[in-house]
Amino acid sequence: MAKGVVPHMLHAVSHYLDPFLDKIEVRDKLTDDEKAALRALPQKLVRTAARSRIVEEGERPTHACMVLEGLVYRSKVAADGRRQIISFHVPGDMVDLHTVLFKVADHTIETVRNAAIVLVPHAAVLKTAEEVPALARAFWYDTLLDASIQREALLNVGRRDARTRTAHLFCELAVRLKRVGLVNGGSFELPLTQTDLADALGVTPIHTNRVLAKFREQGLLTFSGRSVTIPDWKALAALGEFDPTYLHLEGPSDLHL
Amino acid sequence: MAKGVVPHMLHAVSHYLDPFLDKIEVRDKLTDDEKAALRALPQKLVRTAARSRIVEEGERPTHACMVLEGLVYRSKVAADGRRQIISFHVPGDMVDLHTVLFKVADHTIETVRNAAIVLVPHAAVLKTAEEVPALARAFWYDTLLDASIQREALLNVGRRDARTRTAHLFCELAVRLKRVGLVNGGSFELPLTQTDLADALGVTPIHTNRVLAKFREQGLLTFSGRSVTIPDWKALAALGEFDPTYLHLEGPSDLHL
DNA sequence: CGGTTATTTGACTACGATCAAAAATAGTGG
DNA sequence: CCACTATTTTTGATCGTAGTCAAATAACCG
Repeated sequence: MAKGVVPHMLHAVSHYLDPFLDKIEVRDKLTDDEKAALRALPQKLVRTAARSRIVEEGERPTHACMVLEGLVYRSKVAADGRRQIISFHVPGDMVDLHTVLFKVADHTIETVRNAAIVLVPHAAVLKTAEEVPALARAFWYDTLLDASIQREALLNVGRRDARTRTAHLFCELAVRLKRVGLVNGGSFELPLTQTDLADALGVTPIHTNRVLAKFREQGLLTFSGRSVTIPDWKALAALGEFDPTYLHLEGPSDLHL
Repeated sequence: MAKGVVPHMLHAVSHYLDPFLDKIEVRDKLTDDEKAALRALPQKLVRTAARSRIVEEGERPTHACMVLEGLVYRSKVAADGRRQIISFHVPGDMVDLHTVLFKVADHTIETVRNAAIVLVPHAAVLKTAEEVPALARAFWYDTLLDASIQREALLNVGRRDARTRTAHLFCELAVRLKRVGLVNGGSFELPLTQTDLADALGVTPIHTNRVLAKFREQGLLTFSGRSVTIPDWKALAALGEFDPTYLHLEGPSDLHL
């Protein structure tokens, strides 16, 4: 550490994992020792360009990672090259905790645009999980939540029509972004292309375009640049059959943005 | 325990969780103490009728559970009543470890026909996870594997056509059933209706029927009663784009049944 | 400003859905 | 064990959501 760095700064840079901590503490208060153990994890901040591959299917990663800034998604690819986006990840999400226990990554993780990712060595995660049960539980919880979100996505793609699916996805993203303070009065930045959305929804980009055009026409969504606005939350949530139970939000969850 | 029960019998009935233990030990050897801790969990065996609901969406279960015998599935239901089966579970699977950390169940768990389910109180699972890190890791691993299987299901439903999806599902079930000794020379019992399959595949039962009829005609699958045979594993796996990486099998995995 | 990427529109196609009903199978009770 | 009932499977005909192919327009970026 360079001489002359003030304690305040030092404090700030060594707590990259605080967004994850905040997420934990919504449901489970941690003791000071437990918090200290999380913060003591060796961690490395990586700033990425847009469309950077953090983890690639088939790889054997050595680090777990958290999203600090930006939007990230997991995806898998079918034999003919068609991509399915499994889930999106917002700041505070431990986007790769899976490879801590799996030797080989079963999916790819990429950033949508430039992002900040915190890397923690697998060995350190495992050691801390062994030594601090509350953190083991926190890691476990985060991956269970991922699984729940994936189940809802499967219901969405398997059993809802394109309009409903699309509305549902926007509702989910809005709620999750709001939780981390990235929604202002019903608006949020969403740097996804229509092809990204299509790949998450299991439809073609052409069809996605038509669905979105209709939404705009009907005042269900408004776009300007990379920013999306939901003018009428209740209408969109109703159309998307959006029930946030699967997000296992605890504490006061004011849904209407 | 009734007087006169011989030690051998006593031994047998108190180890309902051994199928889970076997699953763990394929990848992670446990010490005798760790095994003892798992076996020491308070456990209750429940025998169910066909189509019994073990956990219902919205409920607050008090016990975790493992499949000991039979076939079990998770499902969610869309607003119009259409059901999506998320995943199937075979003996040795900890089918409900989710509600240990989630207060409210986000999906329903049902048996296909009569089954044997082992129940373990949430509190005991949590306590053991805290005290025995190797078991915490084993529980975590099992839910991570669930998540991986769900990701593949999402790719399947979102990005593969009905024939490919169907072939893939049969391949997965064959591999998972084989792991627990329920496949004999390419044949296994599969008491699912075509409606069940359709709900897992995100298609209608009518279409499932047509796909299966074609498979039979082409010699890709053979049915007799509730038993299915895969006469040509390589052909079915190729059609289903089946790559078992996502099952994170370790040790010798002889795929061709 | 020029090249690339993303969005939009149009025409046509097809996979799988829907509606309807018959045939087969499995369960159930007498 | 057989008749009766319910469920499941099968078949046929028609429909529609979303896919495909193609190309123009618009937005973005260096």
